Formats: sequence, structure tokens, C-alpha cells
Amino acid sequence: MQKPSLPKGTRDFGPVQMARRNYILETIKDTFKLFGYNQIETPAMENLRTLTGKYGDEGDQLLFKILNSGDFLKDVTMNDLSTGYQNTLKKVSEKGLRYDLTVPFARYVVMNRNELTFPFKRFQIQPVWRADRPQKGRYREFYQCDADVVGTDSLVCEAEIILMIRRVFEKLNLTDYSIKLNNRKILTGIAESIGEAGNEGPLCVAIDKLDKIGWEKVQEELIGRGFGLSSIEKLSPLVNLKADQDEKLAFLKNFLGSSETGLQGVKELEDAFTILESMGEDLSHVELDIMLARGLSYYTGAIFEVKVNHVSIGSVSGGGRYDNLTGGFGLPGVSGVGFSFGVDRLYDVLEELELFPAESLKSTQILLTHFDDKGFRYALGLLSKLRAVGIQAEIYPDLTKVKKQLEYATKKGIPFVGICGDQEIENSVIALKNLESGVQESFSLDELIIKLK
RNA sequence: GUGAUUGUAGCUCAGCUGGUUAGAGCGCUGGUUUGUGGAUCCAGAGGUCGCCGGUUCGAACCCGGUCUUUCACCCCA
Repeated sequence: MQKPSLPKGTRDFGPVQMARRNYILETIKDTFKLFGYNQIETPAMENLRTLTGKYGDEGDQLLFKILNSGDFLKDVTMNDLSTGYQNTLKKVSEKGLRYDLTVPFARYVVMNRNELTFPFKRFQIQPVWRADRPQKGRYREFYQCDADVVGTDSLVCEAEIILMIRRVFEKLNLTDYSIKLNNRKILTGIAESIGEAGNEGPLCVAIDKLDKIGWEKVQEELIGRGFGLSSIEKLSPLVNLKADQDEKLAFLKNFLGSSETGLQGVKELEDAFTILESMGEDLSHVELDIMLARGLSYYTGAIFEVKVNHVSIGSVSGGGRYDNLTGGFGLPGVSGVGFSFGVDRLYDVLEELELFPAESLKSTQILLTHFDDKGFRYALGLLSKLRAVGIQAEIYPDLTKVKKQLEYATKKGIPFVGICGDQEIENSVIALKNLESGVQESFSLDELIIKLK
């Protein structure tokens, strides 16, 4: 006998958690569908070749690899073992668990390019796995809810992403949040303007920490990454910029004056804003954050990140535009933009803010209880009739004391019990007891149905 | 991957510098109540002290390893 346990960073979801998770997932699904996205699914495992090299060295480390079946050591030589794990790995593992939904999607697009109608809008809600070290809001198995559109450069997509995020948050009763927006081209432009052209990669990594560690530490990090003092000085006015949206844009245009790429980025932002305006929408919750830099290396245009304010959880949603999603699979020139909701984190946020509606937990409406075999059979007949009209009903399946049956209903959160005893059978009624108030009244079946519907 | 941290009943936790049969509250089961749950009172069940090994006359307690939890880096949802 061994005590059962779960692998590190994984969780079970009980009935209560599932009800709540479904509440979030349904809201997201609903929104994706409303905007014309179609659902797809891809396998949990992919060929390792598909996955490696797409997430950088760090990412490769975090991939879960699947051991080949059978004698997985049969091709391994002593030489392989002595020359580092890489050579051995290739021979013992050909598959891995997916690390995100974007790369499998890219693979899917390439494999189905001739069948798909572009622009192709898909959404995908599936678990992904990362061999990360778990922390709060950070698991080794978690769900992503991705929506991407590929095959168009239109900034309507960016605008619609903002609208989808706003709809989901509104439906979940989340009001205090910000959609931070930036453009990778602006970051490239900034690098150019401060005399560090081509170094936007390291620049982004450092700048991204601004919120967390502050400008002083970011400067130290930049120096550590080989940035010149004069470059950092040029960056300073941007970092300390306090201004509203329009002022920020104006400031940027001036700052980026010499960088064509940078100005293009600004224009893309403005165009997206204009599109929102044409749709009769405003910019509420949208915040231009010049210092926003997302880690993923494949973003080339807009980048988003959504943070719920005043909670202990990090970002709950993010995404951006990539020019060359499928290039790695031999199909260049497919541009797309997408974003993802982190359900697990949204769950934690809603829990922290106590925003789960009580209705999301309701399942069974009525439990039929009985005293003896006669009442049990009477209840069985009623049960089918209740279900036939769509009332979620169940019967206590064993002949036992009413006390036990009522306790069952209470614990399961069933609001009503229908008591079926001799008196009820005689009068062709059901004694309906409201478990919360304790009030009990007898009704005919028809009255009962009206009452519960 | 680096450095910390946690693990005792279903849950939350006590348990003295190593010393006999490891405790509490809540929960659970049964009774108090032969057609009615939540309350009271009574009784009861439930623990290889995460796991493996070591030190010791003796280990929940000390040591090593391992798994797990949480946290800071790294990175990220």
C-alpha cells in the first residue's frame, strides 16, 4: 500500500472548483464565438522537433519530454552518455508535452494551409505543461485560452482583442483592471533612438522589470547587459514620463523622430485607436505603457498585457502580433495576432475578490426523499417527470432514514427536497421543503413543476 | 536550473534540550429523535508522525537522501 499523491505542480479540480472554472471558461468561449472565432484542439503531445527551439534555451529546458516506448535505450551508445545529455536525449525521446498553444497552432496552420480559409480565426482552450518550479499562480499543468487570427495585418484584429478582453472582464464583474498596450516596433525604435540599435532584446528584458524592481535597479541591469551610460541617460525621460495618452503619443513621435520603425509602431497604435472609435467604442481600461515588453521573442507588432489591479496575482492575459509565426515550419509570410487568458490565474483573482456568483455552484434543484419502498417507487415515477421538463432532480438511491437524506441534500447544496411518504401518496402530492427556510408545503406535480421552473 | 522553506488524524494545528499507550478543535459514524437536516448532549472510529536509510538502549524530535508545499531569483500564464 502506498499513499496516493500528485506530481509536483499539478492539481485535482473538485466539483466546486469545476463549477467555478466552467463559469470562467464559458464566459471566455462565449466571447470568442461572438467575435467569430472557431474552436480547434491539438494533441497533448507533439513531436519534440516541433517544440524545441521555439521558446529559446530557457523554454527548451522547461519542456516535458516523453520517453520513447519499449527499449528506449537501444540506440544509446556509451559515447552519447559521456558527451552530455543532448545526444542521449535525441535518442530516448521523440515526443514532448505542449508548452503553449501557439506553436501547435502554427504547426496546424502549416499542415492545413490548403484547407483553411484565411483570415483564419481560431480559439483553443487546453492544458499546457511546463517543467517550471511551481509557485503561487504558477503550475506545471495549467490551461490556456488562446484566440488568434492569422493571415491578415489588419489592425481591426488588435482592436477586437481589446473588445474581447473588455467583454470577458465585464461578464466576470471585474472592473478594476488595465489593458496595457505597447508595440514592439516602438521598443525597436527606442533602442535605435538611444543609440543601441538591435539591442531591443536585452533592453526589453530589463525594462520589463521596471514595475517590479524600479528604475535604479533596471539601470544597473542595463549596465550589466553592456548598455552605455549615455544610452541609459537618453532613456531616462521616457521612463519617468508622466502623461496622458495623447501626450505620450506626441512625446514618442518626437523621441523616435529618426526611427522609421518606431514611428510605424506609433502609427499602428493610433490606427487601432481610430478603429475602436469607428466602432463606437472608447479607450476605457486601455493604457499605453511604453515600458511594456513581453518576454516572448516572436512578437513584432502590438503587445498586450492585462493586469487586475490590487490583487496578488500577476498578469491574467496577454498577447501580441507576430509577423512570422509559421516561418519555422517552412511557411513564411503568415502574420497573425493573438492573445491568451490564464484561467487558473483568473480563478485565483475571482476568488481573492470574492466574485464567484453563488448560482455558478447550483446543480441539483430537488432531491426526492422517501421512508420506505412504497414511497421510493412513488418518487421514482416523479423523478422522470421532473427531469422530462428539464428540472435537475435526483432521488436518494438507498432506503434509509430521512435524516440522512436531508443531510445529503444540505451538504450538496440542494435547495429543495420533495418528501414522498404515505400521506403524499394518498393525496397525490409531494411535500416540498425549502431547506434554507425550513418551510414545507404540499403541491401537486404540476404545481411543483411551476414552482421549480 | 540557484538559494531558502514546509510535511503529525479527512481539515487546521499542538507536541518541552530525544524518554513509556502521539493530543486538541472542527469534520466523520452512531445515539439522543420509529415522518424531517443545521442546535445541544453522549459515545465511537480514525495516525506506518511524507518516504527511505543512518545515529542511539530509545527518534515525530538529531543526521543524510528523496518526494511534496510555499517563497525569492531565472523565466512566465
